[in-house]
Amino acid sequence: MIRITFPDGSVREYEKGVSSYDIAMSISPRLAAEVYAATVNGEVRDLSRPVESDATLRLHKWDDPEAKHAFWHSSAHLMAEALEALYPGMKFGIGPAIENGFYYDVDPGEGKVITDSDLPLIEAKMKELAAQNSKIIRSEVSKKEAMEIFGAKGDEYKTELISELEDGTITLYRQGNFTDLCRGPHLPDTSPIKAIRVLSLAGAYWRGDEKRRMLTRIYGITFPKQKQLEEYITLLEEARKRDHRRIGKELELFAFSPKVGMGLPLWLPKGADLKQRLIDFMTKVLKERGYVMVSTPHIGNVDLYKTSGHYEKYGADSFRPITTPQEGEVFMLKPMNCPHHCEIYNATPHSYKDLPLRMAEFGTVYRYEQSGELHGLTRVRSFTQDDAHHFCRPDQLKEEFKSIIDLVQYIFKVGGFSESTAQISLRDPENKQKYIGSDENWEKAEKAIIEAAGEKKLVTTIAMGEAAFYGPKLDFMVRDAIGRKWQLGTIQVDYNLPERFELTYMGNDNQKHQPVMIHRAIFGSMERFVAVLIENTSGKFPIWLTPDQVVILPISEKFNDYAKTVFKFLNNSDIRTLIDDRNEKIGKKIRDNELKRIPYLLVIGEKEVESGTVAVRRQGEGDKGAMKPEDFIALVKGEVAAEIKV
RNA sequence: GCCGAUGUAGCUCAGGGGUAGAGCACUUCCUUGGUAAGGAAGGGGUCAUGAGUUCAAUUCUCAUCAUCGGCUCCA
Repeated sequence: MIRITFPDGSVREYEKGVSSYDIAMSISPRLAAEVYAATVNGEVRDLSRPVESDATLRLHKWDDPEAKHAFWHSSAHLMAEALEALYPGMKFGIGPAIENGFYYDVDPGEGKVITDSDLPLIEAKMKELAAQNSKIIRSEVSKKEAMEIFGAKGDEYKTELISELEDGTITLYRQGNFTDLCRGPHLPDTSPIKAIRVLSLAGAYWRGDEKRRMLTRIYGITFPKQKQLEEYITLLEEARKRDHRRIGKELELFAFSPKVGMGLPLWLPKGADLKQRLIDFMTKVLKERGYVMVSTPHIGNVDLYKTSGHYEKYGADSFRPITTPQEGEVFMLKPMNCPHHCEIYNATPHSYKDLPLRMAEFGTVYRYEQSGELHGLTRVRSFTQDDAHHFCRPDQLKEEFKSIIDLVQYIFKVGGFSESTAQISLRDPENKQKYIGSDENWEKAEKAIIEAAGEKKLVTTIAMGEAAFYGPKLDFMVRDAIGRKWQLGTIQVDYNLPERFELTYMGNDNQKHQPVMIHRAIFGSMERFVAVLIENTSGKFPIWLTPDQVVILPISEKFNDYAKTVFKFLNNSDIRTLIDDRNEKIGKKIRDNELKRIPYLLVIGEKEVESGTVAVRRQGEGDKGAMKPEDFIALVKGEVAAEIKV
């Protein structure tokens, strides 16, 4: 007998070799039906795997990530089984569970393609196979056996993976006629997979290496219940409605033109107004916090970027150099503001008493992003950073860094980004040639970030190899409507540019010293911030940003959805009166039968301002017909609170 | 840049070898104080661009441009 300890501390005895599934059954059959994986002694395992000794046990129901992971991983295998049945000779790469669902990377073979029209076929086959309730069977094999099995199939992707595994650690999972190399864990059988949707196709490089073959990645998602699938699909559709590209068009905030060029956003009047409000707000906050504003040109001599190291690193992938009538004179469209700011620093002498110097600029930069990477306002080729550089003494570094964390948190709170995540991006220790600067400087910089984040009690993840080439950074990420993560705020510690630009200050010892530089952006870029702001608010911007935004939601359920989609972002001058019963002048001009009364709720930002009834003109002199959105816009009396106190 | 898809009226989209349709929006008129009002009439598209096949192409082929979903990249 063995002793099993449950999360609540209770202990039960079972026969040696009992499976987690049987244990669940012993508690209740209903529990067993809802459990998809188990954590045994801290290791997530198949439910069907025997437990051989005393152990702690947690059973995972659907709401646990471990359960979803096993469920979707098994679903990926199911999809592979369907693919193998439908397209004999198909080769398989990897097929993991992901945050929402799963995918499988496959190679359909030379000259063959999978297209969108195949997706329903795959889905149907998966349903057919799932209904067979095949057992999913785990087996341990030697490296040699594994190589023989997949070698015989000619599956070079699997054999490549196996060749890198250690003998004795290789496991296979089989269901029906399909066997896959896999670590698990999996469901005991395919029967719980009831609701299936094959979502989309994409290309993906084998092992993420753009020099290697591109495989076809097939995405799917599954659920135990059909209703859950329907809810998920609805959620996706709702999210798509919040897409900033869609709302930006509806609200006439920004546009793109092929004639101007891809990735070069055009700010329409209302969008430019919104952007300017953000800049004004940020400028005010920065001045309160001791920043000075500077301004620099959109181009710089190529030597500037050679000094900074950017030219060597990115020169080949940038917009081409600008030449002049002067032989040998070359400029670059500025891809970042830092080198310019360094030269501003160098323009005047500095005393230790003057530091820290906080230098800020809303600087527009140009980067030649790969065409396929462009995405609405979140990834563009021309964007305006709310950039700043702190030049400080080494002893001030940590406090400066912490003060910027405060600023980021303040702005995100005001902007309503409650769900941002923080990531510390460090140098890849295996790949040091990607970075400039001495080990000593890197160690100091990384230590400063980790400590500052720790002292601010920031919850962070650490990403190795994600650092900028000149220094480590702390990034603040926010998700967009469809769950993609975007970096907004970033704080970077840099010992290298001060060295390269020979920045100095006079210390109290009357000797020259080198300052430390902190690069930082809070919004990240105006473009990306506006994009994420739109998606977070569905275009209903916070009051402090849009004191003029007026939304009237007539109190009628049927009308509500419509009204929500037509709210407008308006300037005061644009606010057209309605024919308010308070407005006798206009009222007199209109015949009684041209008026209609509608109950309404006036909403400004998130705040209900007033409700009542309003008479609207349906048609008549100068009117453009019935029920234009503007007809529902009432005049707001007086100023609306211009700022939220946080 | 790579893989796949898409590109038809302001918007959402249908169609299909013989030079185009719907809903919403827009214009005009009529009707109507009941919750995105109803009715009638009307304006608007060289069907992304270029070339090829054909008696004939918006519809087929190819190329280009742009967009979308991913991959790679992201100072």
